[in-house]
Amino acid sequence: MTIPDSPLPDYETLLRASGVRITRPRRTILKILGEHGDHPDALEIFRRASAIDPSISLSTVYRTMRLLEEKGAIHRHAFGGGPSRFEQADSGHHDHLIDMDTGAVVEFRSEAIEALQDEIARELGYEIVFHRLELYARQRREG
Amino acid sequence: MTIPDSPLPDYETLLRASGVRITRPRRTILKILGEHGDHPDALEIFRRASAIDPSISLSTVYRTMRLLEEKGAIHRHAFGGGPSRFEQADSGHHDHLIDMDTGAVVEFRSEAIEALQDEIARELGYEIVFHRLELYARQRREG
DNA sequence: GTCATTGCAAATCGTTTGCAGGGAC
DNA sequence: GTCCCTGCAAACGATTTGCAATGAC
Repeated sequence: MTIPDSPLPDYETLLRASGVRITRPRRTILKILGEHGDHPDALEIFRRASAIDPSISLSTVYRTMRLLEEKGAIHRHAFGGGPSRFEQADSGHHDHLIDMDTGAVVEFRSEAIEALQDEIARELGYEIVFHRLELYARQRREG
Repeated sequence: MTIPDSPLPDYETLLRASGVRITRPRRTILKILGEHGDHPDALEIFRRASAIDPSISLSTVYRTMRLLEEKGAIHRHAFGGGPSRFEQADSGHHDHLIDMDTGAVVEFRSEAIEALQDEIARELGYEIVFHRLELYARQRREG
């Protein structure tokens, strides 16, 4: 009995199935998105991609991020009004706590908050399509 | 016994007290921010200001918004990654539901959600400085 | 009178796009 | 072979900035 190497969705196959050509730059970017647990912006992805394939261009990174977003493979964030930062969509829905001192991003999920949001929207006569919850916070000083 | 004309904070006096000169453009912008219950962006504020004082410049609008934000007189939002939209800070904290079809913004506040957020942050070892909760929603079709 | 503030134009930042060549299928 | 994708450079929208003139105090 063999244990599958990776439980992650195979985006390459998924994308190909939806008519997207898997090119070298796209494969490189997908690899980068799969490897890191952080939330890089386009420039950072470009830097990491350049290390693997120096011929890649920043426009292709932007184009690919847009494509992947449309295909639902990634999510786009704009923490603190800064440049867009991306993360693979496969990890299920969660919200973000942003460490204001380090810029680190902590993911969390609260069923209670999710439920309350739905309730609030319903009371206002709306149905939530998606939401964005960001906690900007500082590490607690024990003392 | 007289009822005060306006319960709103007098930003002009407040700003003056913190060393800010009250110029014509600034007075105009403050007036606009006080009048409307919506969330205009810089260009819209510029348009409204131009109607009052045609000599005002867009740069001054941007500079003033930055100043007012630093002084805590306004809050800045970036709904859906679009241009910054502003609102006077005096109305107390609330969150936003954005109507995805009309762009309308509905304000709401949930003590329960606020409390849960604090709890989550505390469990993660953080203390919230501020947060951002945006519900992107569509009006419920009854049927 | 002093110095912050302004309008203007040019610069900047993140991002998108037109184009001609190149590569996936 | 077809047509999508690419890199490049130029265009873009939102916002910021350098500068000399102006206006608040």
